[in-house]
Parts: sequence; structure tokens; C-alpha cells
Amino acid sequence: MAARNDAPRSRLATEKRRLILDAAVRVFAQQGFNRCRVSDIADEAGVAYGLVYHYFSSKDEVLDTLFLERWNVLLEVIRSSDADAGPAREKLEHVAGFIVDSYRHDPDLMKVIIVEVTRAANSFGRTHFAKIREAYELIADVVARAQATGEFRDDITPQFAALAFYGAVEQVLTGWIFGVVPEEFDQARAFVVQTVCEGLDRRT
Amino acid sequence: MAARNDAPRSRLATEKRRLILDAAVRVFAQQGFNRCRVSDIADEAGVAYGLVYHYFSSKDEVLDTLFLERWNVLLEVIRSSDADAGPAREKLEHVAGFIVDSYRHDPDLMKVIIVEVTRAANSFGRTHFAKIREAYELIADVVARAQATGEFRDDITPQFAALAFYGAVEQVLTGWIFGVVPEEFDQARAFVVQTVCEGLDRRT
Amino acid sequence: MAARNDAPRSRLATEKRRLILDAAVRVFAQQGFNRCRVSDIADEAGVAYGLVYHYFSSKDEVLDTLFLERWNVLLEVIRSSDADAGPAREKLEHVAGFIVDSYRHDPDLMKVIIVEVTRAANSFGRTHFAKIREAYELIADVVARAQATGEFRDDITPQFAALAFYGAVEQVLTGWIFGVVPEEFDQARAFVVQTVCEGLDRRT
Amino acid sequence: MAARNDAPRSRLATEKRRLILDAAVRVFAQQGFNRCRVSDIADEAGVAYGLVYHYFSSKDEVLDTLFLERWNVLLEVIRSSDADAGPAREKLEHVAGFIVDSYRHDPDLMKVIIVEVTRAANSFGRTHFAKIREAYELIADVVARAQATGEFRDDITPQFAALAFYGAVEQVLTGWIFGVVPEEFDQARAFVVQTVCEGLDRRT
DNA sequence: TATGAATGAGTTTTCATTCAT
DNA sequence: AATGAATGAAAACTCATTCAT
Repeated sequence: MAARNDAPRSRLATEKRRLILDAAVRVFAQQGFNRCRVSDIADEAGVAYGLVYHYFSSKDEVLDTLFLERWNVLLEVIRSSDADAGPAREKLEHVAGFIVDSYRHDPDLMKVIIVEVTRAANSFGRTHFAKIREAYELIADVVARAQATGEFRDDITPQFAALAFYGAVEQVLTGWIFGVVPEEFDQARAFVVQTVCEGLDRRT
Repeated sequence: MAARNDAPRSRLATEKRRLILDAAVRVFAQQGFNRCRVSDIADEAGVAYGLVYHYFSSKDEVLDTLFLERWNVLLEVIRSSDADAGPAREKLEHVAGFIVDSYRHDPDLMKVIIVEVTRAANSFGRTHFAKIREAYELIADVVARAQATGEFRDDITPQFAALAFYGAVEQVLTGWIFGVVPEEFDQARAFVVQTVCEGLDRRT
Repeated sequence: MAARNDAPRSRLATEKRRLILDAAVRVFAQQGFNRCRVSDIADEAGVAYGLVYHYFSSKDEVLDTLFLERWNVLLEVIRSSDADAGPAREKLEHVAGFIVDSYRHDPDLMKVIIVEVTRAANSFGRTHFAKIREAYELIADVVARAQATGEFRDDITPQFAALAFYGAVEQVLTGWIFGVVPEEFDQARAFVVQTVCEGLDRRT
Repeated sequence: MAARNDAPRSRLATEKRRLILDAAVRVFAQQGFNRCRVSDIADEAGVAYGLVYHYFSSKDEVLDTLFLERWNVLLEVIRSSDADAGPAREKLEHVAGFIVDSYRHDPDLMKVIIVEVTRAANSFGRTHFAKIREAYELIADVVARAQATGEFRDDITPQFAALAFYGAVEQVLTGWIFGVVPEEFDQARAFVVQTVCEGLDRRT
């Protein structure tokens, strides 16, 4: 009964829980959250149907868990990037790099997070609204600080710049997810930041 | 029978059909496509349950219709913008302006298109993949031409630039949907294009 | 969608609803509320599975409806009996008679009400607690008035007497339900009231 | 394996078994047998889930055990009361007193027995039919004997009188369970017997 | 004895779609 | 065109019971 809360679990138990989460990533990525059945997750994980409900109270909670696990890491990365000395551009490059690397390391997970959570967050109860907003705000902080030091132009609001930055990154991932642009990870990181920082115009 | 195709309809019939589509926009925007019921649409429209199926063959077709109605207009706008003489920057500004105006005119519709179609890689996004891609490519064409004339730098691929541009625009709309940035429509249009074209760096 | 509320319905619709309720009585009586499935009700009624949910929001609501339909009649009977002139004993006989007749007319329904509602009312949310209590109180009123006029002894509280009366009646029905006493309806009515009013002691 | 039968058990084991039974009483009383889970019992008892199945072969057996433990005592009390010399009224008073005291001592247990067994015509009431009937018959014997000696009127069948008596007692307990009459235990015992023996009519 | 993870059959509930009127 | 009752397949979720440790 205690399996659902955060109490310490035996090694074995945790492994099965992980098995389910990993299977869910694959199933959600392939079929989509709404099209898949809970039994698909159980089958993919190779466990009994009921075990999913032993560890998670609902199908939604499985998705929530996947999102939060990863998003909290992202928030931490943004925070620690901002804490470093150095130009804002490097900080943004670091953040963009982390997101790109997350995709490189586990494209399915990022696909699920973007497609099923981040972009649907305004629907069904805005469950993760606050968490997502937190990321925007942390990025806006980076921009604001850079504007204060004169590194960035200050005729664009930090909130707006944060949106444009995050939007560009997410759209690149979306491009990969949809298969419309080649998965050139290292270039992508540089390009995104370059585009957002320097723009498309030719420097005169 | 004939109502579903494009044969002419009586004025009244068309009005009810429109009523249903408009109601669907509100319902999809509020609850999400997957979480709402067809009866919610009918209730919102103030018509009988079965009438939805008189005009549309399925719940999916309602969303398809909403998407295509608007997206085809967008494609046309991009095409005609590109046909104009003048700098690429103005073309992009025109496109961004159209999207912003679309949101201003009917925020719910744009929300539905973005959340349920454009970004839904597993369901409607897959279905309308070609249409969505068409927009990217038309924008990429604008960029490619600007690179050819020397207006834009050419060390970024047009496809990539198109993604960044569209991603930034869509993210601004997302920002409005989420309520994280103020709905300053006219500024937004200029800012998006400015950000993408000129970047965040302070020009020296 | 409106079918669940109390809005007027077409003749036909109402008939199917009635069909389901009547089938539910038989199924609940035979198998018990907890042991039967919703599909048993649908099968017994000869309607599709989903129709049960078209008319009722849950299995619980079917039982609730059956109970309230009958219990409200009982309350009315007690009220109108009490409004009559005449000795309290006749009033109680009238009430007991109504309950006995209810059983005679539809033993399954009374079985369901007694076994599944009246006696389980302290569990699952005490849903019908107030309604059941109302009957006790109305009977207690009859007794109280009879005590005031000197017809009944007044060294027993009306509440207590009401309990004893209702308890005796219900127990007789329980005896019939369990098949431990013969179903001699007319005698039963007289006996119950006689027992409660005159007692077991031999009058000296 | 052997734990389930009546072989002697260690002190500790017996204590845990008792713990589970006592917890089950509370859980059944509060949530009802059908609405509670086995894990609720284990949680309430503060023992592991599986331990319930170490001591009992099923959820049903837990309730069976609780019922039989108490009901066998009741049967013994009725038998020994009847064996005493003295008026039937005193015997009934003794029986009523035992039941009242049982409630006083453990209201939840009596609630469970009444709601989940004695009155559950479709489930446990059917299972324990013979045991329950035995009590009715023993009470009927008391009445029959009193009718034979002339103590009680003989125009009411003993079976019927037994039902009325037991019904009145059980209803008083129900009244307490529902909170509709004050828990005046000593008065209650006397009142029930008085009501059943002397009736409500004012003796002339 | 004791634990609680694991199993999976059983049930409720949902809801898109059909269809008679 | 319009209605909303009727259908039933599909899926989520529950939970008694088993079992490895």
C-alpha cells in the first residue's frame, strides 16, 4: 500500500517501477498517451497489469512522474548555469545543450514530455503549469541579467526573449520528432543559440 | 448524406454547421480534444447530439475541418507574401502578423490548432503532416531567397531558420495562452521578427 | 444527455427507464446489490449495456432511485394516516398494512429496500439516513399524540416505541424474506400491531 | 498452514490474530464489508497485508469468524437462560440484556453482525442461515413454554413472537447505531421486554 | 511468522457512433 | 434537417489472492 508514496523501497521493487516507467516512455512515444492502453505499458514492461496500479494511482500519474523526473533536472540545470560566471550566451548554450543532449540520450522521453505534457499543459487541469512556467522564468532571469550588464539589448522584455529562446529549441526538437530536419545535434545547439542571439540578418 | 460534401446547403443548415464548429473550438480549447465528449460540443452549440453526426462523419472530422479551414488560409498568406516584392523581413513580418491576428481574432481556435494538431505528433499532427510541413517549406523558401540575395546570412540552413521562426511565433502564442506574457499584439509581431532577424545580442 | 435529470421524457423513453428499474429489482433481490453486475441488469431488462448509464449515472443511483420511489410513498402514507382522526392503533395498523401490502405486491422490491438500503444505511455514506429517520420520526409523532390523549402509556418514549414498532414490522418481512415464517399477510398485519400494542403478556 | 485450524498457537501469534479481528470489526463497521479492502484491515491492525491471509483463508472467513465467535455465545446464553427456572419474561430480559451488553461492550461488532450478517439475506445471512434461525427457534421455545404454562397469551405463534421480540431488540440497536435514540442501556433492556410483553396500550 | 510485491480476472464506466422517428 | 434514445466495444481501475523472500 505504501508503494505509491515516496517511502524507501527495496531494490527489487524500485527496479520494477523503473521498468514500468521506461516501458511507458516507449509506449507513449510510439502510440501517444491517449491512444495507448495501460495494458500496453504492462505488456511492454513485461509485468502484470495490476502492477502498474500498484506503483501509480492512474495512467495520468505515470506521465506526471516521467515529466517531473526530467523537468526537475532541467530546472536544476538552468539554475546552475545561471549561477556560473560567464556570458549569458554561454549559459543559454549550456541550457540548449542540455535539452539537445536529453533528446539525444532518450528521444522518446523528450518526445513524450514535449508532445504530451509541455504542449498540452493548458488543457486538462493545467497540472504542470507552474513547473513549466518556472523554466520560462529562470531563462528570463538569465536574459534580464544579461540586459543589466549590457550584454543583451534591452528593448525586448526578458519574458519575451525567454519564450523565443525556449520556443526555438522546442521547435527544433519538434522538427526532429517529426523528421523534418536532420538530427545534427551539435550543430543544432550552436545554431539555435546563434539564431536567437545574433538573428538571421546579415551583420553589416 | 450530401451535407458532408461540399454541395451547396441552405442558409440555415450552414448556420448550424458553423454553430457546431464554433462550439467545438471553445470545447476543444477548454477541455482538450481527447477529454471532451461529442455531446459537450452539441451542448455548447445548443443543438441535438445527433446533429453533429449529420454534418460531420466523426469527432475527428470536426477537428480536421477546423484545422484545414484556417491552415489553408495561412498557406495562402505565406504564398502571397512571398510573391510580393520587398525584403524577406517584411514578408516574415507579414506572416507573423497574420498568425498574431488569427490569435487576436480567435484565440481558442489558434490554441486548438497548436495544441491538438500542430504539436500532436502522434495523432492529428501525423494526419496533417504534409500540410504542416508545407508551411515550414514555404517559410524556408522565403529565407532561401533572402539568403540568395544576400539579405540573410547563409550559414544557417533555410529549413532550420524556418523552424526557429515558426517556433518562436508559436511559442509567443503559447506564452499568451499560458498567460506568461502580456497580450501586446502589435508589439509582439514586431518583436518576434526583430528577435529572429536581429537576435538578442547588442549590435556593436 | 438530459436523460438523467428530471426533465420530461417521451413516453417510450420512460418505459425503457422503467424496464431497467424493474429488472434491477429482480436482479438485486436475487443476487444482491454487491454480487450482481450492471450487465446483469441490462440483460434482465433486455436492453443494451450502455442504456443503464444513459438513465442512471451509476449502479448506486439505480438502487437509490428504487429506494426513494418507494420510501417517499411510505412517508406519505404515514403522514396521511396520522392526519386521519381515529385511534393511534388504527393508524399504526394502516402503516403496517401498507408495508405488508408493499411486500405482498412486490416482495422483491421490499427485499431490496430492506436488505440493501435500510439496513446498510449506516455504511457507505449514510446516503439515505435522513429519509429513513424521517419515517421513524413520523411514527414517533403518532405515538406521542396517542400518549398525549391517554391512548398509549407514556412511560416509554415515542422514539423508542417507534423503533420497536418499525423493528417488529421489518423483522416480519425479514422472516418472510428468509422463509422462516409463513407468508400469512393479513394475519401478520394484525399480529404485529397487536403484539406491539398489547404485548405478549396475557391480559389479566 | 496449521494456523488456520484450531491447533494451539503461540501467545504472540494469537495476539496478532486478535489484532486483525479487532481491526476488521472497526473497518467493517465504518466502511461496510463490501466497500472495504483487505489492505484496510491490515493497515488498521498495523500488520502486513499478507498476514491476514496467514490467519484467515479469505476476507469472508474474517467476517465468518467474527460472527460465529459472538453468535455462539448468544446461543449459549439463550439456552442457559431457558434452562433456568423462573418466568419467561425474565428469560427474555436476560437475553435482551445480553444483546444490549454486547452492544455496550463492543458496538462496532454488533453493528457488523447485524448489518453484514443477520440482515444480509443474499450473502452472509444465507451462509449462516441455520445459526441465525437457531436463535429464533430457541427464543420461540421460550415463548412456547410460557404459552403452555399460561404465562403468555397463546393466540400468537411462538415463531412470530420470537421474530417480534428479536426484531424489536435488533431495531433498538439499530436506533443506537443510527443515533436516533439515546444510548440508555439499562432502560433499554427493560423497555424492550416491557414493550414486547406488555405492549403500548395503557393497561386498564 | 511476517512482509508486501506481484498477479490478473472481474467490473464499472465511458463515449463514439448508429438509427428510428 | 433535427432529435436524442439506443448500442456495445473499449478501457480504466479495483482488489482478492498468491507467492517469493
